[in-house]
Amino acid sequence: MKVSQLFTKTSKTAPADEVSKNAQLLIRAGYIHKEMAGVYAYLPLGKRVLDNIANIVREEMNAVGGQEVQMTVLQPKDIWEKTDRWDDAKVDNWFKTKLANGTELGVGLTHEEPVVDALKDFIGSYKDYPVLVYQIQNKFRNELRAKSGLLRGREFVMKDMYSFARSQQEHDELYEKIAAAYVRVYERLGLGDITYRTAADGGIFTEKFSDEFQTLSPIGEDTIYVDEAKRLAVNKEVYTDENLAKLGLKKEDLQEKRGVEVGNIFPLESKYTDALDVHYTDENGEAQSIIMGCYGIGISRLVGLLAEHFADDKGIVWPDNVAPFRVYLAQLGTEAEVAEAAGNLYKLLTDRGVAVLYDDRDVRAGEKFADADLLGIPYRVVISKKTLAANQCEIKKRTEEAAHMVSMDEATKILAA
RNA sequence: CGGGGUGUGGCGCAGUUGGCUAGCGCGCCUGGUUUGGGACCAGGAGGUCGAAGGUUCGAGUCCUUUCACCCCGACCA
Repeated sequence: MKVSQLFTKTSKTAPADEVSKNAQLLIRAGYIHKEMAGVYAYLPLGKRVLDNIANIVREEMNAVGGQEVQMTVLQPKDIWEKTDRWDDAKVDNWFKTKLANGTELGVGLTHEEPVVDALKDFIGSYKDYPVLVYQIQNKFRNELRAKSGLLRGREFVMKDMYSFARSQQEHDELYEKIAAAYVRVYERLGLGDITYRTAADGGIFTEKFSDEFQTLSPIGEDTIYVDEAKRLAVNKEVYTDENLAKLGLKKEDLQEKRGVEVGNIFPLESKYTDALDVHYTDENGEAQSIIMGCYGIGISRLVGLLAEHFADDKGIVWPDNVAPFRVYLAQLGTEAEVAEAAGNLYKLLTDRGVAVLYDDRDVRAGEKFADADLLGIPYRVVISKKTLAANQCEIKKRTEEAAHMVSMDEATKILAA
């Protein structure tokens, strides 16, 4: 991609109506556009980051046997009435709408009911189990107050997975397998060290805990108590002596921290499947309850968290595997030889599958460097008269101060690695 | 939903106790000089002041209503 063709531009100033650092950085750099409170559009660069994160999640969900589907945003009222979740008194952040004939519809905020409805024809036999399906889709929640940029929106991108098991034991095994996949996701995103599996309220439908994945951050909305040695934490909402005993945690080992909920997994038991009257038939021909679990990861929330967490005074510092481009190739000067050398390296790297953002604009060096920094591209490569005099180019990592002069071959080797 | 705050060209802001054709910086367009950390000079386009109503000879400035946005809190399957 050439910068001259990228329709977004960077800005020196952040809009006054955004206070949160993640939104300020992402808007200044042209990754996102705020449409209204809690609702953001993803522009080309932002879309690439969103997709990169989604793909990491997708790979890990596939690796544990998840099958990707795409369910509907529009929801019929009746299935939600069966589980007693249609009533605004029960779930108050529904967006609802109507068909022309007056029929009420819900706008998807989660998909337990629809996924059971969609799968019920296929999971009637014990031979069909276990089943793991997931989707990556926009969710809509009528939050009373959207805030913190991408961290709490009314429309957001979420990966939600649902598991179906024949027994509690089968469910528990799946649940732990998926929890391990979550750990891998956060490790791959560079958040492994500061993300803790956290016991939290299981919801009104179960005695059990749910497990949140909380990333330590001063911008976190949740208060959690962390046992660093065990790499476990407990959410303040369930922080009682009785619960600590259940969890095998000791008060003196816990430290109070702020966390951003980057994932949440719930044991649902047979609450939804029973309510929707969906069962499986066992070896003896008898109907049995289906044990369900659900597993969420806020993809767009991660975009915001990563942008805010990996940043310095110059801008964003994306981890390599989520950055929209791997290389920011800055051509300094418009001389034919410089343009040709830069163009050649751009083509060479692009042909090798390296994502390069080629700054071919006729603007000053400082502006290109500032943009490279603000955008947070992992590698910056400079080609100018100066570097060409030595038949070289300059390469610098976003995370480092110093640049190095290397041959074109050497640069290609590093960047295509 | 309770409390607090803010709406003036694309963005950031200034507009005295109401008073002349509503300013400044950035960005944008044209020309020129520049060219390794967001250059400089000259010229130019662009706003009816969130919206509606009212008071007044006169409203960006005052009043009423309303919408939107931000922050704190509550809420968050």
